[in-house]
Amino acid sequence: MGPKLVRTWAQSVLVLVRDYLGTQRVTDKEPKFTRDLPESRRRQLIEATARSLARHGLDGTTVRVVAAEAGVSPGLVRHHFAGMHDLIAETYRWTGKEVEKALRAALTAAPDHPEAQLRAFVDASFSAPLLDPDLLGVWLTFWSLTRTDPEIHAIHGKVYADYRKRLQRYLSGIAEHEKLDLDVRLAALAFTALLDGLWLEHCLDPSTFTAIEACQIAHDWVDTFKAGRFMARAKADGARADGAKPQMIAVPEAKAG
Amino acid sequence: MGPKLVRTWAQSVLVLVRDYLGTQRVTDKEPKFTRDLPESRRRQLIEATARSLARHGLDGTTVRVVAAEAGVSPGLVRHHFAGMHDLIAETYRWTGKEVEKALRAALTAAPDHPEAQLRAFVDASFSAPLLDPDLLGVWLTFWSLTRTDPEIHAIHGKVYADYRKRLQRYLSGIAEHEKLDLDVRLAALAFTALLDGLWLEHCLDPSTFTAIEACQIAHDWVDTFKAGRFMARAKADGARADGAKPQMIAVPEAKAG
DNA sequence: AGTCTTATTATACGTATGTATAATACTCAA
DNA sequence: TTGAGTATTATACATACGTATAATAAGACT
Repeated sequence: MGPKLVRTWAQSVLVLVRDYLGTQRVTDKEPKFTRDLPESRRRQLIEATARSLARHGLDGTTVRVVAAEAGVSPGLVRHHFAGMHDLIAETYRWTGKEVEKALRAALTAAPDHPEAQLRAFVDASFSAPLLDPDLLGVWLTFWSLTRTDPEIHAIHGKVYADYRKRLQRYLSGIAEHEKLDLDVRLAALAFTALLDGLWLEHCLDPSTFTAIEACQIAHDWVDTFKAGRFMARAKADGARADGAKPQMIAVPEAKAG
Repeated sequence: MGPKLVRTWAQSVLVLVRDYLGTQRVTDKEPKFTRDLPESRRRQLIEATARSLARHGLDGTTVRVVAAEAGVSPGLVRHHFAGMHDLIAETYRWTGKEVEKALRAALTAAPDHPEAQLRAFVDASFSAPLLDPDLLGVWLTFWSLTRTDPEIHAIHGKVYADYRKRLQRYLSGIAEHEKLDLDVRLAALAFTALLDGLWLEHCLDPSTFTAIEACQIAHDWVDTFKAGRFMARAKADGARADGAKPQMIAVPEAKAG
């Protein structure tokens, strides 16, 4: 009780000093902080979280780091979000929408034709702002969380379903125009994997190959698809009934080296 | 001083009790723990770390969790490794070697012929033990660390260089046999990306497509490569000098839908 | 059986985390 | 200008982390 009184007294002194300084500040018209609408502040915190995930990874992204990145006090995070986990999930949703937005911008600039749209999609995938190691950093943490967190897993499912659906729409448009008879779903899976793989590996280590080479490879795949060469052999084989084991080739000659 | 004496006395009692229980145990011939060679214990801890990374992610993988997973006390981790960071790095090296080992096993069973080896490589990539969501979980944490940790980045560079080099060897073997004149390096990049993308996306969400479909797609790519259709158009165009912008197609007709 | 080495455990310490609560002060409306 | 509402800060707290140190005991060798 004694110590508490002393502390209260000390606190009172501090309050007086602070009030004095505050008065000084008022004359300077310099508020200690500025208010903001919840919606705006939430977006700022989400963007700060994305930057932190890119730079410091998931375990380096703490309440205090995010708050510092956003230039606010740590307590504000809990005021606008249910918790750290909620913030991460919201950042996933936001990042997904940002990517979607960047793609839409690139696609509206291209002619409204399936192949042109697909080509524009490829070019956009391998240039800024999509070809960004920081974006990969954010995406990697989400992929990690997908494996354990049901909520993140659900978000992932939706984001990727939309992604593949769009590619499949373009591919079926091309297939229709070129009068191709092939499994468009399988083609979309293959092309998605190719794009993702190129994007992933370039962002992981940009010194391995250039963005232009990635574009060349992707466009070449589209060429092959247009030429009706995708899964041509599988079609020639007809409906193969063996679903258990993958095909094994007949060895033309033993010992090559 | 008083409290300390008391505590010392209490500790003495505990020691007596422990000794008594220990004596009891001795009669039962049941040691409190078993010793092990450092090399063996290190491997146990590394494997425990891999399991933890797969199940709980990087931030869920702590000294205490790993120790519990390995069935030892937390202190033992620091006795065998310089620290948590060291343990993670060693786990990366070990995992890389395990993958290498699994691939070698699959390849030695296949005929010693470039195409057969490549086909076996594909099949092995999309079946156990390589097609494992847990393995992806481990790999994702390493990819995340690659972006910030120089040591992990170096390990990554070596692992991936070996990986691509092996694929390129097979591809150039096939190219030589089929008398193809193409950019083998670019082909290896494309095929690596396709395999990685398929592997990544299947492990992230196995419900999207089956391992057999992944195999079909990959084998189809090899078919296309064998037929000399890889980058055929780029070759037909000759040496294109424009390196700045990716190619943009000529639109056959405006408005498709 | 006794002794030595060291693998292993036990315990403690400082720090950083997420969350909770109270105090503060900015902004708008009256 | 004053008052109310609440965005924002400040502070506190329990917990979990990585690491350091000392104590313990298992196993091998004489």
